Amino acid sequence: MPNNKPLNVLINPNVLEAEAVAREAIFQRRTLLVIGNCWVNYFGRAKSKLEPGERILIIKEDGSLLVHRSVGYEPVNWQPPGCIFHVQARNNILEIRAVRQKPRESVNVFFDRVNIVSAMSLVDSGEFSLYASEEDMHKAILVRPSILEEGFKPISYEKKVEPGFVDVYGVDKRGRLVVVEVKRKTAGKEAAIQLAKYIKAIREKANREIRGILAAPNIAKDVQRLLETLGLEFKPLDPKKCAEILRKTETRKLEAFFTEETKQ
Amino acid sequence: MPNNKPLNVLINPNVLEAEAVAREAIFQRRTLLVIGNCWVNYFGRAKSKLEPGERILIIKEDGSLLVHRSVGYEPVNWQPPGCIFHVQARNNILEIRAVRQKPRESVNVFFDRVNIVSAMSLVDSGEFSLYASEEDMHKAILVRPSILEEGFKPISYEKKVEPGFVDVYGVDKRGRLVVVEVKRKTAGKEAAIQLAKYIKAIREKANREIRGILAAPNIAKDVQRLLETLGLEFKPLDPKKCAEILRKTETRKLEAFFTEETKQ
DNA sequence: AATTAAATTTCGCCT
DNA sequence: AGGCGAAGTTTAATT
Repeated sequence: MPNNKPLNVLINPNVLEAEAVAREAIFQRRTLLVIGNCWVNYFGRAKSKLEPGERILIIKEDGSLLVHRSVGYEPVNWQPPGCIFHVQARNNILEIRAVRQKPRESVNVFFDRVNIVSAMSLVDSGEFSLYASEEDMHKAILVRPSILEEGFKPISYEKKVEPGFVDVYGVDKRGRLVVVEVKRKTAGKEAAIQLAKYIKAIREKANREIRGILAAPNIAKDVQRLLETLGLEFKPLDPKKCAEILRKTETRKLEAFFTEETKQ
Repeated sequence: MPNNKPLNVLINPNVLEAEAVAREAIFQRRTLLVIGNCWVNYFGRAKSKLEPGERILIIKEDGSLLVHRSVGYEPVNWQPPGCIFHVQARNNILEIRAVRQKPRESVNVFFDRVNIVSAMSLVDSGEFSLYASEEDMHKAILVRPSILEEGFKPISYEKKVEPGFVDVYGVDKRGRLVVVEVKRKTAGKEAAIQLAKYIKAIREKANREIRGILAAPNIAKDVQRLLETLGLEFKPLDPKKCAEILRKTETRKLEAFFTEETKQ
């Protein structure tokens, strides 16, 4: 790896050799991978016992632990981030103990044979974005405006308005301007405040009646009152339903909405 | 691994070498491990994008896929069991695509550098038991008989009775013999039939009233009727509660139950 | 097959 | 730090 610390891998090491690599990984807060024959005990919120078999053990830099079998999405045993580890080779068995406080619990893994052991420094600054969902919600409103409100007609989306971009912008059945702020998750007070800013900015330019609608799956406690104070409205909008609408919409129809006329 | 198929591991392979191992693993339904620099796209119920970084990819024998970063309990991207995979090396990039139907979704992983690739056959038949083993449930009944029934007094456990061993054996508050069959999971008809056999065997020797109780977290459908037909009873017994009881019981008290007098 | 409920849920956000 | 709610939740059990 492009890193000052080299990738350390041993194939079919003996228990003492594996112990050395495991200690190194944990002490230097690197990622540890162990594949071999093991059994596992867990005590804590619950209690479990896993009889011997070949599995994959991963201990991450943040002190989380995973034991994966050859099938299943979920780990058979695990420990959330923040554990303290103890590594020891005794009687030709490699013991790895992960202890967590609050709640007090521990996972103990015992290897009697190791096929692969590796200590590595994973360099990973890549951003993860679950981006499409909120965008899908915008699109869904454009494709079927009635999910926002009967008689709503979208004019543009992601319209530049001084503080930033308005999610969706249109007119209601009585001809009033409507500014829509969309949130993929529970809308907090920031969402309400941001919407208020847009409304304020637009009011200063166009001197006509403007409604502000916060569309989100739901709103945080007390935000309903804040919305009323700011003269804004809340519309429940389910991201799943939006995705459903998009799935049923042909690509052609979608593209029609995203021409220069609409997007500006 | 103690297996006809050898463990195949390559360290710092080029993309074509890695592709060969990946193909082999997936085609032979073995477990695939790839560690290297990659980026990931997901389309389906939602959409996501993961920018380049070093991660651990695991594809299991059941067609599940995991992409793990250096931190966090949860995989950053994944696919549940039952996927169809496509492996391809193009432009010096290793592409691994996992497609699932119902819901239609896909995860695409692209490696431009591979540090470790391995195809392996994890031999794992070890049983996993959560909360309490069946033996723990026996013990819990001995330690606190009231969880079975008020006034129950255990006499012995794992008593030899001709067809095999009775789990727990005692008398109820009215002095009747009680035979208890314990199951850790949902009790099927076999459990009821086995209990009936013990009862029958004991009735032939001791000519007194005998009750048979099937203790399990729950019973399979239609087994309730079978129990009534056989003149047996069902007692819901939660393994979690049993584990709780044992946790609160000091070892000394437990040992008192497991002397020669009790066990025979 | 669709629905419901639990999970050693984990994770993030708000109080 | 504690509590509440969401998740590409998954998984098991039930209708």
